[in-house]
Amino acid sequence: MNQMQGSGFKSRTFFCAAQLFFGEEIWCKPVFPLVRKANRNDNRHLFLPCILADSHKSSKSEEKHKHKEHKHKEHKSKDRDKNREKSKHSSSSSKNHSNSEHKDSSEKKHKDKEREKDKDKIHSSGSGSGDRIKKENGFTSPPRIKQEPNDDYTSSIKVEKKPMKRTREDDDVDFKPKKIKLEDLKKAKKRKSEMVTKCLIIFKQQLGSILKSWEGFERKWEEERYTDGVKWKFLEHKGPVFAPPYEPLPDKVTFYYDGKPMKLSPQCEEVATFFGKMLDHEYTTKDIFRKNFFKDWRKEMKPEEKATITDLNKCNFEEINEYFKAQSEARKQKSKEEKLKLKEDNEKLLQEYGYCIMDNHKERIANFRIEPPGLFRGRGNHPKMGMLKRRIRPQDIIINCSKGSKVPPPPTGQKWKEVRHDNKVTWLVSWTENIQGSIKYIMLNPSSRIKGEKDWQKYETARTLKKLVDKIRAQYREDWKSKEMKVRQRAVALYFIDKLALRAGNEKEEGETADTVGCCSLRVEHINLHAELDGQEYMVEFDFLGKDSIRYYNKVPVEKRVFKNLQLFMENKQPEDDLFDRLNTSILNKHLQELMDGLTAKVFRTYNASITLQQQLKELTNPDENVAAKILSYNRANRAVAILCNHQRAPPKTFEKSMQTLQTKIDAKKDQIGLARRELKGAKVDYKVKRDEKCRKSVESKKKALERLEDQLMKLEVQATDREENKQIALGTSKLNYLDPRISIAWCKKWEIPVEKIYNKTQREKFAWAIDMADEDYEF
DNA sequence: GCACAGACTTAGAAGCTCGGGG
DNA sequence: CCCCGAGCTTCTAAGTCTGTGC
Repeated sequence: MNQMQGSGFKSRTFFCAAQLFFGEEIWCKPVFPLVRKANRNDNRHLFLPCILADSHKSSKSEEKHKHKEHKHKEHKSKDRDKNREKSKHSSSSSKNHSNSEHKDSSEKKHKDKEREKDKDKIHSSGSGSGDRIKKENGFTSPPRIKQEPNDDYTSSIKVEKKPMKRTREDDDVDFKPKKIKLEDLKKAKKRKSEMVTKCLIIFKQQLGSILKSWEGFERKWEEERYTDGVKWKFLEHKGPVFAPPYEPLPDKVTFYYDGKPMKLSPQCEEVATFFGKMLDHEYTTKDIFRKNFFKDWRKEMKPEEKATITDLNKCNFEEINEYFKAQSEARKQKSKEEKLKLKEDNEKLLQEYGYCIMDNHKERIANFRIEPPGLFRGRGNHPKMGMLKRRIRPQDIIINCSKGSKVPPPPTGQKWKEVRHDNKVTWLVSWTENIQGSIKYIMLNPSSRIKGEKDWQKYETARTLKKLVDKIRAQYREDWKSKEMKVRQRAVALYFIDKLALRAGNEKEEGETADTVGCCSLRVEHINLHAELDGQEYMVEFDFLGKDSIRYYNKVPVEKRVFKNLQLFMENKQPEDDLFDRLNTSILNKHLQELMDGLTAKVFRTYNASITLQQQLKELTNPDENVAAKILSYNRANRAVAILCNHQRAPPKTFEKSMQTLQTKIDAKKDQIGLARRELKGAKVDYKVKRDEKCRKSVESKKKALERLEDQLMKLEVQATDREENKQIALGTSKLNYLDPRISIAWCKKWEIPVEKIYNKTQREKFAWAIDMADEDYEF
């Protein structure tokens, strides 16, 4: 029944439950209450963008449309003209729609004034677009029934009790068949009492597990959720781990300027090493990178250095590069003992700084190390690549912890920038980074209660969307006909977000980041309309750079109305103009918020990813196949989602090589098969001639050998296809962020696949909540 | 209603580890 | 035993979205 054996999870939950019951400290993962099941049936079909061989890099960094305002007016009047003819149709159908909406929505009073204002010039029945849908999932925090037993948690945290273990010697003594002396008797007695204690513990654990299944018991966890944005009541930690100080280069490593050796000041040298280390990277050949680096490097130079070093092209970092390569090689070559020592030191650091106490739980911290200084590596065509990321010092750091806790001491002789006690946020440490001026945080690991709960909540919102999605789709289809440009644009954008799982697309500050877009920020140049393409009507060809400058390329057939709308949106616009000039993410999300509590653009991505996985699993899993084949099906379902979400990766550097090795293996196998065939033929001839038992057996065995070889070949070929299909597709992101883990857990339980085959240790920790609550017939 | 700060999630790459095959 | 590569872990950039103040 339990699929989690070997994962260590089972015992952990038991431990947890027992402790809870017996009022001891809780130092383990949270247990979440069970949730009710969602209804079935979703008829959304798959839409898979085709992934191109290379991601391109946009070279454009032109100035954006300054005359938006002017254009708005132009478009508005045109829009009105165009719509005049359609108005009859539109108003009648929107009335229908309004009726149907009315039935379902229970709160009509929350009408938005703005919306009314927007629509003043038009139709009678505003189509009920903004009707608030009653909240259904109910995961706002319930009122706290019970007071936290110990709100002002003192820092006298009990460490896990030493296990009642004895040393090996004791045991050895006990097992010697000696005469029973008084001492032995004492020992035996002691052992007996320890056995009793052990039994008691086991009993406690089992009792805990029984209690765990009692729903009311589990609800205790819910009580821990706070209201009013409070995230915790107690928080104590050891502060961050700073990057190690700079170690100057040994004298034998020389930097050359214009062919002449030059000794650099430590400050200047450190920055030089950042560049030297990266010499093998493509970055260092890029003009922007070099320019930015050189500018920032010069700021770190002493006046004499600044006077001498005026041209980066005359700098020779070769020896620095060699030095670091040798260092990394030496690290690899270290002896077992040295490596073990290093590992232990690391572990010690982790034990000391890698955990914190948050509300009775010892929680793992995600990133307790401060980012070391270095050169900024933006993604894609980033205007700031190569800039110096400066070293973070204690006086840059803000510490967040609870009032009654032990504040982590800053390094001797130094001070924190600030110590605050803000329990409405989840971070422990923050600082401001110097490249974009944004704030960086130290937060908890995904396995923590605070992250797990949020994650669960995310999927619950997506499930709520599932219940309403038909209605929302009907609504945006209706809005394609709206007389208002704003509404039409919103409806078409939402259609793309829903159908193609595009991101919302916030506006970005120009020149600060790479030129990438999402749905709302698409520009005319990013789409191409084809009345007919590849034998299909009304095709839209997307080609743009999305998050992380990953190229999105897709040819999609759309409905005629969408097509016509796009033509309208593009009229009289320059390629660099916004496609949806009357829309931004704020407008869109405000609208979505009115349709469903908690609904934002990204919920569609979560919903569509999860529902796709569920459908694909149903479709692809063959009950008769073995575990390996089923896992292949799972991976295929996962891949379908990754394709939908456009999760790409650079083909692994070793890809070609490893493919080649595999191909060699395949070829060798084919040769073997050819040989085996010939041998079989020969044996058959022999048998025909001689007709004896020996020959018959020989034929049999040769036949078997051939079959085995053919089987092996097939497996290799499947492996090759699988690898080829995965060449540019990253499965991890969707697995970690978009797929409701309960779907996978349920699938595992249903087909008796060990969860470990689907989720590794870290993933199981992150999804502990789901492993705990999903049964085999869970429906997203 | 807009800009901006802040908080938090999502993302791919780089670095590291460990197990299987030669 | 060693080497290689897949898979795991770590790192931090780049998004989304909310709240606030003008």
